[in-house]
Amino acid sequence: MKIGELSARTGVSIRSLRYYEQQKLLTSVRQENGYREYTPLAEEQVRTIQFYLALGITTEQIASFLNCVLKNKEAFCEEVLPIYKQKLKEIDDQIHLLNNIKSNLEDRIRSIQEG
Amino acid sequence: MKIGELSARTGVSIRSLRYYEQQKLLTSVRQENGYREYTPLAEEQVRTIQFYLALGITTEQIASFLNCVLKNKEAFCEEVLPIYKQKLKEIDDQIHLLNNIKSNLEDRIRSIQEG
DNA sequence: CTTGACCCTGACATTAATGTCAGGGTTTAT
DNA sequence: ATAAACCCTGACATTAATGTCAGGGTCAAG
Repeated sequence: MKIGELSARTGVSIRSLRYYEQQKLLTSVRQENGYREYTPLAEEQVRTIQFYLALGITTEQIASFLNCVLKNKEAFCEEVLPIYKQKLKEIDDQIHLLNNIKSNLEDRIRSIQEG
Repeated sequence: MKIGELSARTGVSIRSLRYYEQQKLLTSVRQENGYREYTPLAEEQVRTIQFYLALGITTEQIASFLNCVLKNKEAFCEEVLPIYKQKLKEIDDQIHLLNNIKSNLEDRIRSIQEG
């Protein structure tokens, strides 16, 4: 299929599909006219990429394990676990930071409304 | 005092102090040689700016109420409360989003470690 | 009078994925 | 054969505060 169809099937913009290819997350073969041609498997692959992006995993990290998880179950890809754990730590840190700010804001709102 | 001293006293970089001035958070008078001259009050003012920035308030929002809070108590500045509440909502949303991602990551880590 | 420590402005870089535009080919249907 | 709907590459923009550099004045101490 061509890029427009892949975009329509996945809901991912053409711009992003080209970007994923540049980041080596997605491959295509070129037709004689230069158009990208995708296999039907590309659709599932794009959904997988979107799934990891939604977890906050960067394209660079995804590239490091995508080939493996597309062939095996996630659990067989040793690259995945450390990345998940690192991401989890980043998110935990971020949540703590936001909770601190939240408490601070709530205090100030309360003190304004009382004063 | 000159900008280097204000920077040393507050721990805020010279670059940032100039930026605050450009964003109309901070004022200075120019000496004949073009150097910025700050009053002693600037030190407290810079600390106040840093405090709001640490709450995630943007310079543009700070500019909208800084003059008021420097003269009055925060509670007298009606501009402050809606900004606090808006920021609180943004932070709440962000925390929820991060908690969702966190649960998702934890699930996947667990399933890898079990599998 | 020279050196080092200040100060100035203006500009570019930073992050990461995506939007958007320009300029230009290709295909398909009429 | 022409118009509409595709496709291509390359480039700039987006956010917000800060870092950093270039090129150039100013001041103070020796």
